[in-house]
Amino acid sequence: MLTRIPKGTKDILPPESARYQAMEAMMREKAKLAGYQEIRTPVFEHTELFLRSVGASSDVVRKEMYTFKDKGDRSITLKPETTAGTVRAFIESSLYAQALPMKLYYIFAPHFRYESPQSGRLREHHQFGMECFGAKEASADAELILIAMDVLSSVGLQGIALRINSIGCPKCRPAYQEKLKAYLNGKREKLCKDCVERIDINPLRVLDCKNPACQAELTDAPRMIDALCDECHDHFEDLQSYLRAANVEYVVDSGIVRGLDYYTKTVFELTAETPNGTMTACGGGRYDKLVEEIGGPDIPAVGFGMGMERVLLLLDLMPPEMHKLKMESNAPDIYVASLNRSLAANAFPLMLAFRAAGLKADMDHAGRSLKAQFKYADKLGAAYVTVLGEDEIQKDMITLRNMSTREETEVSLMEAPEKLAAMISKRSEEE
RNA sequence: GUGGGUAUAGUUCAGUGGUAGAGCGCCAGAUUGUGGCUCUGGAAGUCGUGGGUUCGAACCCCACUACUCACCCCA
Repeated sequence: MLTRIPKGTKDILPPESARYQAMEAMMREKAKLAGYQEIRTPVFEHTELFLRSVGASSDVVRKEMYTFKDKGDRSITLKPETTAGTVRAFIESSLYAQALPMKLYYIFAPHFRYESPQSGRLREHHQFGMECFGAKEASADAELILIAMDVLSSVGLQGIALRINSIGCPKCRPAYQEKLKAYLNGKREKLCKDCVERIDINPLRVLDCKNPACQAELTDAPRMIDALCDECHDHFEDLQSYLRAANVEYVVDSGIVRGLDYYTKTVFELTAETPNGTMTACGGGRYDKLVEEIGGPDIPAVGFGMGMERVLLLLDLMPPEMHKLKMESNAPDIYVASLNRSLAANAFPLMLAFRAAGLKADMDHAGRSLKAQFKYADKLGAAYVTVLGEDEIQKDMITLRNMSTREETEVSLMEAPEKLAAMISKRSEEE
């Protein structure tokens, strides 16, 4: 157990960590272009927050939360999603008193759900997400959808499908729910036992049951989009006209209802087909009543969450030439080898001088032979190697060996960092 | 919670009852001031755990555990 990672968690090791860095840099850039600013909220919140926002009837709250009592006897929960915490911060810090809409994003936010792990499903995963407060117009919904799609295509994913739906608002949904309940109760015998349970807890969830037998029974079920009030109907029409204006393909899927209870009006998912079936990379929607529900003013909002592990998992299913993430190289510009151990004392300040000139520099820390130092430098992908020996010290000159061309350039010890910096920058210009 | 699969070196895996193996990786040498290629050598394994069958078990049987995949749900 001592050296075993907890179930459903993952270490992000190099070079994988570099992929995250590249993806995060791209996400931040996309967010910035659209005027979103970063928010960072705690890893845990009061349990009550999730009960009120995510909803006591949701699967997430009912069976997946990491909840515990702290030493002060407070019920604490590791966040299973980040919208709730963002809304809490928005209210608590009175961000609504500032210019609205306020656009916020979070990145590499850890999320915890106690479920049995499998491909693309972890107990701790990380999300990139965006939330827009104080924008009631459907253009905000469309903006978020387009950013999410842009992010996915910018890592190199293709074949991402956008599915949208509207699940109405407190004005029109209750009547629809009753109608749906009545319809479902008529089919009680024919539905799976999970669905029968859902009829009373949350009848909407029956609609996205994956059981083919259930789906077959639901073909003529009443649809929310046919029961929307005027306001919700217009909003949904507006969303679609914005999407059309942006030339985005989408399908209206009345089966999308989302597992979190706070959604109103727009809900959407971005999915990809994989050998293991359809996988959701991103999901989101509008939550116009949540801010008020939690104790803030009546402010509409819309947002999405994107699973970062999932995005990379989907990317790995694409051929390597499709990948677009640009990863920074860790390879040293220069490796300072020394002929013997006593010269390490000279190699050390030389290495520091290279670093001071802004170059990635390294040296031997393992007391290895010169040959082994070269081997190691080669493995690291060092662009240049210099060997420090008695001769070099005496003459105050060192030789910079280009590891790919084997070309050697003699420079004075003093000028070496400056000269090498010039050679490296010339080289990167040529690329 | 339900059902499948897997478990042998750091890693990927071979090994169907008789001395625990290979590729890759790692370390060293061949070249006592020079890497990639090649060759040679080396380190590294309670064969997941416990029990059973057998003269003998990595291998057959049982149980357990872990991992993994799928269902459910989701990112």
